[in-house]
Formats: sequence, C-alpha cells, structure tokens
Amino acid sequence: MMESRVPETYTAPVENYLKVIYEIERASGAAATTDIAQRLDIAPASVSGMVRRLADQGLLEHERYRGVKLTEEGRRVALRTIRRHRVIESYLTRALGYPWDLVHDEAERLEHAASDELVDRMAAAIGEPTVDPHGAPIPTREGEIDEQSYIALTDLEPGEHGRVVRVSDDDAARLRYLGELGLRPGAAVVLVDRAPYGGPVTVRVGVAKKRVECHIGPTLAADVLVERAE
Amino acid sequence: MMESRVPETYTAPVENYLKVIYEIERASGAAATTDIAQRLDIAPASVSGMVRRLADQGLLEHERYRGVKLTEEGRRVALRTIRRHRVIESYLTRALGYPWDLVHDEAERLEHAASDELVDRMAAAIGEPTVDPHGAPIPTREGEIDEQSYIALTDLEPGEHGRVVRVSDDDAARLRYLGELGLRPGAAVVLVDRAPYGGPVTVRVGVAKKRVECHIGPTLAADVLVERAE
DNA sequence: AAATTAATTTAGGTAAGACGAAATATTCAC
DNA sequence: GTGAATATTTCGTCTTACCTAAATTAATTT
Repeated sequence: MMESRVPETYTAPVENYLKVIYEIERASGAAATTDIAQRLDIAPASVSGMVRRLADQGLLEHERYRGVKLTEEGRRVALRTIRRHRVIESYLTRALGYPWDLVHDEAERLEHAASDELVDRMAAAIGEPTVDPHGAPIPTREGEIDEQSYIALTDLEPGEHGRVVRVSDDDAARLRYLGELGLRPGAAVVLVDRAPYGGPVTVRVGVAKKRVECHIGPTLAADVLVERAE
Repeated sequence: MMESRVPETYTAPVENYLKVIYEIERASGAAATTDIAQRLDIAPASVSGMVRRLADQGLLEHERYRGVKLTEEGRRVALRTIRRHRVIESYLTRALGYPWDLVHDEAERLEHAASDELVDRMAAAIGEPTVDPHGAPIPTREGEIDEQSYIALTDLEPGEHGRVVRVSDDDAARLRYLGELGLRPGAAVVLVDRAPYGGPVTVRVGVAKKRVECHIGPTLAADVLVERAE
C-alpha cells in the first residue's frame, strides 16, 4: 500500500482520467465511479481499479461508495493537461488555420506528447489567449483557471438578448453545424421562442441586417452557453 | 502465421524500429539484428522478436541470419515517420523559435502523435522546406526523398574549401557546441589541417573578417557533412 | 574443424489497463 | 423499516505490446 514516487510524466489514460474527474468534480462536487466510467466509455469495474491506483499515487482521494476528489497534485496534473489541450486547440486554429471542428481530436493526441516548453511557446506565439476556440477558459501556467458559470441558451427568456460565450467541443459534426448557424463564441443572439415539451428553440443569430433565424433542438441548445446582454 | 490486417496507425516503438531499419538499410544494404539492437539500445533477442512481428505484418522481409529489408509498405511508414520528425523539427525552429539543439527530443515524441494533416499544415506554413534544421532531407508527402551522399569534414584535403550541408542531430550537447563554433548547415569552411593518429582537425569557419579557427576531434568532425566549394 | 561471432528460440517477465461476474453497500420508494 | 433498485467494489482473468537472459543454433573466420 506504499505510495509510489511521483513521476513527472503520466500516461495518456491517467491524464484522461484526471481531466474528466476534474470536470465532474467541478460540476457536482465529487466524481462518482459511474460518471467517470460513462464519460470515458469504460466499464465501472475498470474505473474502480484505476481509481485505486491513482489514489495510491496520491493523485486523488477516494471514499468508498462516495466518489473521488482530486488532491492538490491531481488537480495540478489535470489543469496542466487541460491547459495543454486548450492551448493546442487555440494554436491550431489561430496559427495554422485549422477549422474549429477538427482541433479537438488533434489536441486530444498532442496533449499527451507536447512538453510544457512547447505549450508555452505556442501560447506566447498567439498572444497568451485566455479562452480556446470553443470559449473554454485556458488555465495559466501556474494552474489558475477562471471558471465561470454561464447560463444555457435555453435559459434565456423569449425576447432576451444574449451573447454566446462557449459551446461544447467534443463532437465535430455538431460543431460544424453550430458553425454554419453562426453560433460561435462572441455571436449575438436573441431568443425568439421556446417550444414546450422538449420542442426546439427559435433563435436569431447575428447583428443588424445579417440576422438569421434558426430552430435548434433543446439538447443542442443546452450545450450553447451564453451571457445576457443589454 | 497468417498476416494481420494493416492498421493505419502504428505504435511508437514500431515506428522507431522502421525508422532505424530504413537508415541502416540505406547505409549498408540490409539491416542486421545487432545493428538495430545497438541503435535502439535494446537486446538483440528483443529485436529478433519484434522483427518477426513486423514481418508478419508485412512491413519487412526477413532472411534468417541475413538481416531485414523493408517492404514497400514498411518503407512508406518509415518515410512518413521521418517526414513527420523533420517537418516538426523545422517548424519548431522556424515558427516557434526553438533552439536547434532542443527540437530533436520534442519531435521524437510528437512524430508519433501528429496527424498527416497537421504535418502538412506545418510544412505549408513555413514554405515547404526540403531540409530540416540539421540539413537532413525531408521526404515529400508522397514518400520521395532526396538522399545525397556527402563527404565528411574529415575528408577535405588541407587547404580545401567546403560548405556544411548536414550535421547529426541526436545529441543536444554536441549540437550546442557545433552551434557555438558556427558549424551549421550553410556555413563556409576551410580545412586547415588534419593531425594524424586520430588527432583533431583544424578548421576555419565563416567568411571574410569573421572567420574563426577551431580544433575539433575527429569523431565529431566525421559527423559534419560538407560539400566541396570553389 | 575448431573457435568466434551473430542470430534465434525458449521461456518468462512486466507494465498498464481493461473486463465480466459475483458480492457488497447505499439509496429510494413506499 | 423493509425490500427493490442502483451503485460500487472485489475477484479472478485477459490482452496488448513490449522486453529480457540463457541456451541453442547457424554462419563465418582462420
């Protein structure tokens, strides 16, 4: 049961566990085995096993049947990985002209291979961005992150104005679709109508003459985060 | 003994085997087990095992006790990996200001994670370079490579002029040293003297007033490739 | 033909992670 | 509070993908 020494380099699966645990913990206070399993598309039994190993390495604390919480070190590693991912995504779009629906998969692989040196140089080269192309905040080199809670598009009242601040980044096809509609971070929106019973929401996107009206399903709309405007 | 299907993605060790087999084969016609083992710092027995697996996958042909040769497919994979490595090295120096002694290690990791798409975008962004920062030729997207045989610095006759075309890239400290001396690809040199019995060579590096004279060991000098000039 | 060198086979080990099934704990509904 | 449903863990195994030492066999040298 002895604690192993801390390596400064972790395997890709370990980094991925820590990433999703960080996200779940932030959203719900503690990460349950099943949630982790579902997000990683892995059997719950496998998660139990890995969780034990991560706990042995001092990356998280585990209360049986109560979920896990990252330790200081675990949080550090998670945020470093998230920073890598988001800096890489930003760099690919801004410096290499990648379309925003492709950067996620590429970053998903590179984040485990890129050195801190490289990530820092990338960040510097594009002016130390604070959010990635999907509006997600980028942790600093020191591991600070500006996590804000935004409301979903579906939370706007009919007639209310808003501005898109963030969209979820993990599905390329959905992203492409959102892009076609103009629903990217920064876009001005007006919620026109919400159909009841799980119906679509009607939104006007864009400013002035170039406004476009569209109808999108509630699931998709819930993944578009906005802030209220004027 | 059935041939497995060909995956389009290979593990890092496999790509590394193919890379060094390509290099050895180019230099000596066929790659012997011991040579591969030595270059990869691995026991010969392990090489025998891996060679069998690679042969089963159709990446190389193996005549027992006679060494291996890459198949068309093996060569394709090797050259793709080499292209990745060298494009990444070039990109890191030219676009991100990496010092030339650090790019090798970074590229060594990234080459196994970067997609063709990314590598092609990097190449395009810096104007489709044909050689990497150490003067090594970069294979094209189609797998063609312009392999030229150059002479070593030690092969110049005293008094002869030359131009550095390539240096070996795998040792950061040596590269830093060569850099300090100005011995980078493109540098003009004059061989002043070769001391006998494994002694140092004396070289004048640079042009006109800025010439510097230096003495370097024969091992190092043998890794500096040049072409004769004027 | 013996000695040397090179390569291969054998048998086994490791690391890292995954899984299904069974057992156990917790929570929920009433 | 009890039983059902759900969540979690443990157990015993498996896989992949590599690596190794020691012993054996083949090729080469002289």
